[in-house]
Amino acid sequence: MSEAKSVLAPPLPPEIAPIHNVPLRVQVADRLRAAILSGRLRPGAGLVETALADQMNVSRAPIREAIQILENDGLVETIAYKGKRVKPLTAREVAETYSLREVFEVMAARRILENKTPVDVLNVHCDAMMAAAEADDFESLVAADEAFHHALIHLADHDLLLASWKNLYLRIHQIMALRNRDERNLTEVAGNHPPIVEALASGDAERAITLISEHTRALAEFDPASIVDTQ
Amino acid sequence: MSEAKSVLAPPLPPEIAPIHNVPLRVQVADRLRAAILSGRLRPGAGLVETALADQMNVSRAPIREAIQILENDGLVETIAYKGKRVKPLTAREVAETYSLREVFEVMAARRILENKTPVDVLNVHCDAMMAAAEADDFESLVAADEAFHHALIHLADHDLLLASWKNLYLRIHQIMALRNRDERNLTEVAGNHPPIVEALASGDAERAITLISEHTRALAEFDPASIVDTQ
DNA sequence: AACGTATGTATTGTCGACATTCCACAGTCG
DNA sequence: CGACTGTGGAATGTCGACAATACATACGTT
Repeated sequence: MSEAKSVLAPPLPPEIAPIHNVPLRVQVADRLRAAILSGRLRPGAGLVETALADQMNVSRAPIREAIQILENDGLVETIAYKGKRVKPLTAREVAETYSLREVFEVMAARRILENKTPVDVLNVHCDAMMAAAEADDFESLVAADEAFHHALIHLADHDLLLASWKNLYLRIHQIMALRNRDERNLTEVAGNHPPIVEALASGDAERAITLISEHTRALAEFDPASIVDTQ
Repeated sequence: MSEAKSVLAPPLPPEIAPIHNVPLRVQVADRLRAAILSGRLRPGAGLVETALADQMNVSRAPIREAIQILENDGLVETIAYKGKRVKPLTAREVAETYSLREVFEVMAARRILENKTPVDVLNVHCDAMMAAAEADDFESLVAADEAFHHALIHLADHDLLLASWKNLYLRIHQIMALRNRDERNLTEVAGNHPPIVEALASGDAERAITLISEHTRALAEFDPASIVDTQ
């Protein structure tokens, strides 16, 4: 660790990326979050600090803080002196989540149109979705779909909106993992997106907003049966 | 503690109201939040756990959790191993906060109109604002204004929207406390609200939305000078 | 003087132990 | 039988101490 460190020294070291010290609470939170979003920890499941601390081989402090992080994400709720559990999902909450998502995405579209922001980058994700749909790859489709909508919000150039959307999308992730993969036509889902990009690119505000609203509302249809267990 | 406690026993004991045990972290968080929202703790001010623990005569644990609560409120930021401080406010963040508020309130108005929800209760807050304006009572006006908008969102019957709005309004509180009370005409501010109620009551969607947008945008005008100190 | 290295200080990160609270289940008295 | 009371377990709430980290500062070496 010595030579090339002068001012003009970006010869790109191979894989010596900056190393970050990740606090335990973050590692714990990431693991638990992944478990919740994947549906392996279902709504209503209890989270006991001491048990988790033993299982993960850390003390209770980072577990507590991790759970508090998840609480802020809206994924966990605490009942004082009683316990903590994965927040149960009601049909109402699911509906509210999707309706708020619709408002966020419409807001993003409005800003993109007002600023005449180029939307070419969205095509990349459209292509990825089409490819995933043709390959009948559900996971990839979901990933590409999230990437598309993330990019859409990002183009709106509104940090607070982006943060709010990310937080909201956590729950959407969870909902999608929980409901039986109703296997709607993947190609149809993927096909919904290119028109949105077209409308945005052509500056057709009304059409873009209509398409986004319809798209979001279509996704909101769900079967209440999959979200009942309150342990 | 014995006799009248049977089933039909609500003869209203004098002042033996239910007593709640408030965790220290909540007490600490409430105090710190109040200090931040009132502007006594300005953006950029450092929050040192040990110091606060000594001053408030509790251990560091509740202080840590309280600060994490404020972090979730978006009022505090943490830099690992360096320190925690009241989140600095940029002009951009202020603008984004108000623009998101506008979207929230417009969404609420839309839902109120769709559901044909009666909006009479809003008049109470309008009256309170007018009274405060005539008495030149700035504090009361601000309180009544918040009550009005809170009631407006509440009428939308959307828990998630309400929660998001409350979180957003925290920062608005802070912003209002920080900027020099530019002393716009109190009567004018108060007078902005009754037309909104009228438009909602008469079902005039376009007018209601326009009024709300204009109202929010008028409030968003601010002087960037008051939010610069980064410690 | 410039560079690299050690050290000191302030702060957060983590830990294990103890206190407090709630709930359920028995036990007891009428 | 019915209701109040006490006790025990399980969970979170709080505490004080120690570890790890980052930054600044001073120190030595070249």
